[in-house]
Amino acid sequence: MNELPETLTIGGLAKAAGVNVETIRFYQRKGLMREPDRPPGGIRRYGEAALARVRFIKSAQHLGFSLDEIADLLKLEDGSHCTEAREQAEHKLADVRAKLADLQRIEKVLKELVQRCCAASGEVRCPMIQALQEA
Amino acid sequence: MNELPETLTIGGLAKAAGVNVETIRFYQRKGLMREPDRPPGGIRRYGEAALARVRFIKSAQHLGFSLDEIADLLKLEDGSHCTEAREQAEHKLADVRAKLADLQRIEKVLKELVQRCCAASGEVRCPMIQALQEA
DNA sequence: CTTGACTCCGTACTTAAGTACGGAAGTAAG
DNA sequence: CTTACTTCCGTACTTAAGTACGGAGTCAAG
Repeated sequence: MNELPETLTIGGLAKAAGVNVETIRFYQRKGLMREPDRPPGGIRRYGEAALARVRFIKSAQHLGFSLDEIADLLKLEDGSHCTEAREQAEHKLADVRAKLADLQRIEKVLKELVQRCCAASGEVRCPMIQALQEA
Repeated sequence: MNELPETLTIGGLAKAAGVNVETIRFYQRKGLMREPDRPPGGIRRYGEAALARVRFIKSAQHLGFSLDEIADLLKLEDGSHCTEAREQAEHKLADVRAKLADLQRIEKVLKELVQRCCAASGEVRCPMIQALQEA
């Protein structure tokens, strides 16, 4: 089944994923990625799976998950305890919904501030700064 | 005009603002707040203005501004650079909207995963990671 | 007028998420 | 084979936003 080329060096992997080589090594140290075995006296090779993992880490991070949280997500990977996995996923879903609510509130405040700012040109004090002081 | 009691000690200010004393001192070192002159051989007193400033910093932080960005905002305090302040807010608003879109996407994915996980008990692999990688 | 809490001040430690450095060893091109 | 990259590995540095510590000085109560 697993038709894995394992063709990339760490540098190639880093370039493909758009990160620094040191970042890959950092993730390995953190346990977020395995280091493939190295052919004795040779250099490690990485395949699609490793690339997918870096990309996964980066996109989850972009969504505001910390590396520790991402490590939790990745622990679900084996699928051996589906109930546990589902519970973790539900927990993350709650996190995401809380973050969504926060962001929606922030969006509303910022939108109103920008509008008020636009309307108030000419006044002595910037309403944005004033509003933030009351917020 | 400025009827300022200047009654709080740094500890009182910190308590009123809900932050640590060290945080106030840290903001002072960062140039985000002035240190009031101290009556020779005495201790400093803080008034409403200082409290308002700490609150401003904290709420701007909650809106996703970094302390450096907040320092920039505070430089605009006189209101003569309202346009600049508005532009900063607009930029943040764009940031927030991008994050919102991302989070909505992942909320959908996670919700579906939880449902699928419920339905898939017995399967070897948890569909979680793979689906997130495609997200 | 002493005790305990608080202030002042500098320095140093913390966490997260990397980045940079330096030497040794592997590898690819000419 | 030599030269020029890379990899590998450990250690150390960086930034943001604080927190903690320790020794003075100060202030209010008993």
